[in-house]
Amino acid sequence: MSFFVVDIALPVPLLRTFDYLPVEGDSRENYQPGQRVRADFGRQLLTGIVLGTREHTEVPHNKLKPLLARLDDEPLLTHTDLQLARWMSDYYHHSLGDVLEHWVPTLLRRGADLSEADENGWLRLAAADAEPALRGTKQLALWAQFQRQSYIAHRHLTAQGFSLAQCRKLAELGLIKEQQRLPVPPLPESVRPALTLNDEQQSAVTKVTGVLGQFKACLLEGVTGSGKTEVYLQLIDKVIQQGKQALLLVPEIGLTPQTVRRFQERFDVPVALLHSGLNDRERLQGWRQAREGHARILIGTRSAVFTPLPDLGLIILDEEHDGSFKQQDGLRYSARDFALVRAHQAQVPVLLGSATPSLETLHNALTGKYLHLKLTRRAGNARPPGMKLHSILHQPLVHGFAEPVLSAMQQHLNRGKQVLVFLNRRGFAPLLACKQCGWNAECRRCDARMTLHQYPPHLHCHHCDYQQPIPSVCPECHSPDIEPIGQGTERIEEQVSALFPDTPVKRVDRDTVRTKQAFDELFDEIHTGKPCILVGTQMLAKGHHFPDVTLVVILDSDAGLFSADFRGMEHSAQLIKQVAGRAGRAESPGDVWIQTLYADHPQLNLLIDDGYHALALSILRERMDQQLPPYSHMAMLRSECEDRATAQRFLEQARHILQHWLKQYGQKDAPVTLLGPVPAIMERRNGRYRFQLQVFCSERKALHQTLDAALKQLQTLKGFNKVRWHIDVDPLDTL
DNA sequence: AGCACGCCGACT
DNA sequence: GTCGGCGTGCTC
Repeated sequence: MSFFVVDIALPVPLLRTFDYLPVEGDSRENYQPGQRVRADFGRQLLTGIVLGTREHTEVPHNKLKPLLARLDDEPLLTHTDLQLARWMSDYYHHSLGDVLEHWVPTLLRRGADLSEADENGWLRLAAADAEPALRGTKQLALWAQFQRQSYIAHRHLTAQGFSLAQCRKLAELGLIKEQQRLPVPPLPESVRPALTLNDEQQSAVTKVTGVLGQFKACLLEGVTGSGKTEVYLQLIDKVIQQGKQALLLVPEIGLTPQTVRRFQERFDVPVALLHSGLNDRERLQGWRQAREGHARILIGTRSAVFTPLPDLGLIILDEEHDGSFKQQDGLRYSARDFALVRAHQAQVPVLLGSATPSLETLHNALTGKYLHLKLTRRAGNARPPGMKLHSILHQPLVHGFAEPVLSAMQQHLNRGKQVLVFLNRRGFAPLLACKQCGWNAECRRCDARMTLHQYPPHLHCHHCDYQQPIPSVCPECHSPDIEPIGQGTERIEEQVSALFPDTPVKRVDRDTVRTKQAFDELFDEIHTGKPCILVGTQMLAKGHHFPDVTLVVILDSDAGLFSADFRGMEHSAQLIKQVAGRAGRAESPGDVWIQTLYADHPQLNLLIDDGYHALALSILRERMDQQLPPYSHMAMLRSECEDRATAQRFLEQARHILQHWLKQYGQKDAPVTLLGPVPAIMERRNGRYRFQLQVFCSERKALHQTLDAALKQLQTLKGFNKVRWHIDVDPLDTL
């Protein structure tokens, strides 16, 4: 037998792969790229993915170990999966083995068999119209179930009160037999008809339909309420009719039961879901349903973008501007950007939808790189909500509200409507301060103030989760004169309750709706339409519509106007638009009042008067002047360490390495510029000092070459074992 | 990332 | 004399 080694990727943060000898007795034909193998690695046992076999290896033969086992006969991952994983590994400068972890559900990573997604059930053997001589009424009822369905999962039967004994009885008579099978999502009882499209929607559907079967990126820029979802539904319908699968990616909190129901009730095909609420087994089931083609539609959050789909025909990414599409730790990938790569690979269109597209996407649409589809009208030709800025400069405030705002709230309540108060700050007050000496409660681990919470009473740092009791006197000067400054949702809830004693007030933030159930119950209550005041954080801003809300009050939009982050204004505008879009229904659009100290702020006025698109163009001009993304590409090196000097020194070394490399190999036509190292805006967090070094370049290729070279050297640096660091390609925030 | 090896300080 | 601190190096 001829000598060969198996090249495998292992889930370790090393930027290389490893050669192993085959399992004893295996021939070269036994190994195919994409199989899982068990490997003895150092002193640990790991599951790796086969990349290929070779006759030669650089590794000294005495170092080679044999693989312990092959876990798959047939490859788990396709050539395409491996290609895409390679792209991701290169692009994000992350180990291929770690990247591949994202392709394989947890259970399979631990070496489980695909069949662990199967569930016990019963398969009908006799003809559906057979009339067996059954005595028990229960047995007859059970048979009636099988007359309607040829396969039923055992847990469905027990849920309906049938027993194992009854099933066995039918099996004895040869009517059914026990069978394990991958559960397939149930079909709807009836299918809802499509809605009639207006000309803009129709044009969007027609244009995307026209590019099915080829790669094309499309931006669907549609104002809130313009019917983006109906466009998605009709496109998915076309894709299904062509025998293809559709992938719908939604933000983390966008996967509401209402959304899912809307998709499930529309199609006569199985729909699979993949989101964070599932356990490992359910994830494996969804993954297999998609991979084996049983599910024709897959709806999921960020990580669903990796799911193998053999008949992929279209990718839709809803709310494409949403930050939750970017992973913020480990492999810092963007599901949106990867969706484009995937669509290109599969030669299918990708549709990015948003009322407030990110400037990167908008730029691509404006330059003609993406197909730009617009929905400018709300359904039923309803007017958009009327937005107005209300200056609170030198104005008396009642519990944080301007008088005219309060009377507007009263008017809407009098009309039997609901009011939404938006404040992106949890807790009772963002600050607890001493009136005598000026002390205020700071987190001992972060450069941040502790937020005062009253329910239950404690001080809480939102950056590191540190909690402590509320002092009764000032720890500095022992004065009892300490008081909360500013307002959070808890306090607003309390004050609004006092101002409107006859109206129920509901607070919606992470502290009140901890579970999904609590969330659903609250929303059911709100949807009864009874007058009430909703006080909430951005949890209120996403996904849900509140048809009976006719007034939205935005209390603290100012925070985002002067952010240190270059995307601060963009994100602020997106949030304001999202919150505003919650209000009203077609026939009765809402009012949106924005309280601000900066009623003259030019960009805020641009947003209010001319809309998001106009503001976006203005911000894009600034970005061009400053050569910021999307006019340049960016990567960020971050370091953190308990010792401030060490964290800083690490990035200074990194800068030296980069500069040295650039001097030697840098290209004049694609200059790479470095900014930093500088301390992060919140310099100390969770007890660690944080620094960052930004790397810019107009050419993606040059940027990646530079990072690659630097990374290799950075890994060999000594004396930084306590420093945690990473590279973030296309970082979302620079704070 | 793990995990072990190895070389210096405070204990029975 | 050893237990254990964590800095360094290696993993096919």
